[in-house]
Amino acid sequence: MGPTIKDVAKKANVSVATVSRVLNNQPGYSEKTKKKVLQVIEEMGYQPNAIARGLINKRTQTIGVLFPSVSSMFSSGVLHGIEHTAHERDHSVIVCNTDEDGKRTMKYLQVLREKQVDGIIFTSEVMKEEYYNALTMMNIPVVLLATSSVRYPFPFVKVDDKQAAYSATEYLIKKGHRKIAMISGTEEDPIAGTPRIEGYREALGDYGIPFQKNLLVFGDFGYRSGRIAMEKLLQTKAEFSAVFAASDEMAAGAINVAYQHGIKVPDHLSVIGYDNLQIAEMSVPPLTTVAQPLFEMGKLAAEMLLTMIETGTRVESRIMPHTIIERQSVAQLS
Amino acid sequence: MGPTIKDVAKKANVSVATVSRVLNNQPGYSEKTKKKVLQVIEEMGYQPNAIARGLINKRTQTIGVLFPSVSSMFSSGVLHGIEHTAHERDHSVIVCNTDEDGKRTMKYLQVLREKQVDGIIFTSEVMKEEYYNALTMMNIPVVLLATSSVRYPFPFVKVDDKQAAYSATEYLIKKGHRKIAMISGTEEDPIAGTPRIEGYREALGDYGIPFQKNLLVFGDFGYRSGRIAMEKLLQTKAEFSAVFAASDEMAAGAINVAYQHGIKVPDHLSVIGYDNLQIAEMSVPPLTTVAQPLFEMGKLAAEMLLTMIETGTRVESRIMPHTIIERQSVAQLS
DNA sequence: CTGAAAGCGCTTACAG
DNA sequence: CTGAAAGCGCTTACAG
Repeated sequence: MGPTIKDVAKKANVSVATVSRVLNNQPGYSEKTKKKVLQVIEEMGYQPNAIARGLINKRTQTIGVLFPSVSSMFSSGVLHGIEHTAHERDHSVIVCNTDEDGKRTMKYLQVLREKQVDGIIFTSEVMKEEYYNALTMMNIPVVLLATSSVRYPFPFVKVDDKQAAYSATEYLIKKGHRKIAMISGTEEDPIAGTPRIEGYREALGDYGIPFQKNLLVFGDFGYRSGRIAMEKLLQTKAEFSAVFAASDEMAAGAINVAYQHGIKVPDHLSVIGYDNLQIAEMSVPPLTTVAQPLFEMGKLAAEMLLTMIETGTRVESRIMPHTIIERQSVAQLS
Repeated sequence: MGPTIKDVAKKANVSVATVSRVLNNQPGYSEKTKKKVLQVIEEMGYQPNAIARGLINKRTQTIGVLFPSVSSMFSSGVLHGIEHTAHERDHSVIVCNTDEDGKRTMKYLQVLREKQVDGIIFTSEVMKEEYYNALTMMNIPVVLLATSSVRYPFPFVKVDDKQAAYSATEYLIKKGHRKIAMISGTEEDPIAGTPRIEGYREALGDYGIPFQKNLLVFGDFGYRSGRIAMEKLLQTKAEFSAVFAASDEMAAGAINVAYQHGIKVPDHLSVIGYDNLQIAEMSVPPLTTVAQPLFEMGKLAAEMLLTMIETGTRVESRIMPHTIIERQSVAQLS
């Protein structure tokens, strides 16, 4: 490999301690030796070995991030934010794709522990006891992103899912819709499932619209499931002028199926999504949706984590604001 | 932190050497001591410290991946593949977002060097001399992904861009189109720019269709630029029944603009894309496109890299097959 | 089959 | 202002 601190010490006629000091901007050397040392570092193209450094400092300057699926557009968005602030604050990020698989997740937790990461961001999935135990064993800061947990006291950053779903539904109502279907995500999901359904039902209730069981249909947040859910909705022959999909991908699936059935969006049917992924803008018609600020959420989660790492303090959870992005998939009903 | 090898050695009444041996499945101990050691490890919840291990083994079991933009759908796809095989073969991946910025890229190269990664995958961008120098200084395996370089001898994995563009254009021609516009990516891009234009022109030529300068328009591969390019095409008043976009995102932009102008795809205008991102399927209408096998490309690049790392040998570059995915955005002209 | 010791490349008291 | 030495948690000849 390249030259070590020893090599530069020798060449500069100083001790490794001195080289280390100038490297780390610590006091304890003359301007002259500093210059000399810097010069031979330059000459030899010396780069410190972060591994050796990590061993002694007990800090690796790297964090681990767990995603259910790195390749989802949702993950991309938050990863971008995380990477952004991690880099800004001199940390690297190791990505882990759990595939929503318990064993795989545990394996990653073990790897991250062995690799001595300084902290972990756990995204989108529900925190299981098994994970919690492994995480606390590691004794490093953890922040939850786009998920939360009442039982396990990790700080989190997320949107208020119920409130956001309420907003989406209310938006539709204020546009004059009263027959509003919902394509929900996974029914049992305590983060992105149940709360969004609650928000939907509560908005309906607040505006005196009776909840209709056959207008609520389930998917798994993915595109395909959105298609299937829409087909189901169509088959019930129930009337509805609008649908609220609990993810943009499912909204895209719904729009696609509508298109194939000759149902025009928004003329015959209004659709509002959830997330504001890149596809929302690219959709035909452009999709109105309730936006989660993914990039900012990633940034904030990383900031919180790094603050915990650097100060050793605990940090407050944060609810991020959601906003309705109006595009062209929702019609005003007269 | 947790217990060290010393702690388990003490508790098991053996030397650290012995513990190390059973940990690494090396010979040199009785079945009995092995059992004992394993038991103590279990009891204490001992996990080896990969950093200490890395320092001595000169292997960190981690690779670095550079992306112009981690959050692009293109990057997501390949990252997924990379992560998949890296994990399978016991390596972690550090992601780096270069923002297509030279300084930032150099900074990352330095970080990856300091962190002693075992190898690097460099994606999508053109290899500059500066990068090449830094990379060779590191003296570790490198593979190029979705890019290549004649001047710098790194193995690469990519699609044959010219041929793929030829196929897309030919597909349109065989569908009866003769007035075919192209929305190209960045004109000067030697990887995804020029070659795709050449493929387009060559196909035109081979089928006796004259190239029309005003039917070739430029974007930067992104969605917005696809919109602008489409507007430009429309303004020229030139006739065309089909457009070949050099990226799915630009194709999505084109379709969206067409929609806004009341031009129906594929009835009035056929569109073929390039990449086969997730949006291609979700598009309305679903987008016919020439597919790059992103996940497989990521997998293969990682496999090649790990092979180089593990065997110390050089590996052959690979051209991946492209395929036309027929969906519903191209009409057959009678 | 087993252990003592050196060493990986650093940082940090400690002593001068 | 500067250096010798110990130590971070491992692995690996070497010797027995």
